[in-house]
Amino acid sequence: MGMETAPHAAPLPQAFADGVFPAGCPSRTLLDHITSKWGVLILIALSEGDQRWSDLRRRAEGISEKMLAQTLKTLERDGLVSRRAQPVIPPRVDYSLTERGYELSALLVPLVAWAFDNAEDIINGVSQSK
Amino acid sequence: MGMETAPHAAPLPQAFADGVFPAGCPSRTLLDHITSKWGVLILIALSEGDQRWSDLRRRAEGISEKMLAQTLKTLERDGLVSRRAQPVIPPRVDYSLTERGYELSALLVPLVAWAFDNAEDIINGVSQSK
DNA sequence: ATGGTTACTTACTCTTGGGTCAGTACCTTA
DNA sequence: TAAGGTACTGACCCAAGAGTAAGTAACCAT
Repeated sequence: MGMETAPHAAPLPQAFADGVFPAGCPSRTLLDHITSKWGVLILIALSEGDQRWSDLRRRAEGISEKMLAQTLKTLERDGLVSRRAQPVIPPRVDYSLTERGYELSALLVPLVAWAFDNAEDIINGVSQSK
Repeated sequence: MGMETAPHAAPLPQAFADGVFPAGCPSRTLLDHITSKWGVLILIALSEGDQRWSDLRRRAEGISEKMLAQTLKTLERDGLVSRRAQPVIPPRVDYSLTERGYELSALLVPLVAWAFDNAEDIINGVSQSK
């Protein structure tokens, strides 16, 4: 079955029309942030609305406090997540997605959904479609 | 501006309707594979059609032979990439996406495109939307 | 005074992703 | 006969991501 060219050709940015992903490209860095082990989960969790620190810990099951702090800082620096601290005791901090963060999460959610739907089959090798 | 609930609510799988991403879940593993540093680039490259080993090396600029081999093996085991070796000298091996691989790449391409479009602004901190 | 709550930070360790480089197989061409 | 081309594998090592655990701040309730 001839598959020399892509059957459902997807619209890649013109920038790498030559098909090469340059090594120094800033998109590499950004991609590393948003596809990081915990970054994905945090972004997905926040796509459902504002969350407190403790909420995020619970949702991204297994994350350590160190990694949560580190991941949130990176995403905040990237302008994808915003932090609102309330001056109360005990402390209360709410995290949410920025406009840009929502834009991104709209693309991330279907990916995670797909992974969830296909994971069992794939990882436990149920069926390999030709 | 009330943002207590998600403004553009996205359709997350029912499975984690409680908003918790379980630690042992196989989707975590699959997600790690497809969002790995080199995994993304290989899948994107293959979304443009069949590629030889040497093509992939060129496209995923900076990848080492070791990592290319390792990444391809993982993706092949996951049933996302298929390998066709031709018994010629010098050797010729063609890699392509499986049905499932194409399904995935259709979700991955917009993500990478978005990263590409926003990387400069974000990484070099041009403008932080509110 | 003591313990509890929440959101962190810091120090230490360890696992693993990843780089480098040399080597292999096999035939062709100069 | 030596060099070249292609697709690898394997050994060795390093750095960065990630886990563990303890500590901090600040106030309130007991």
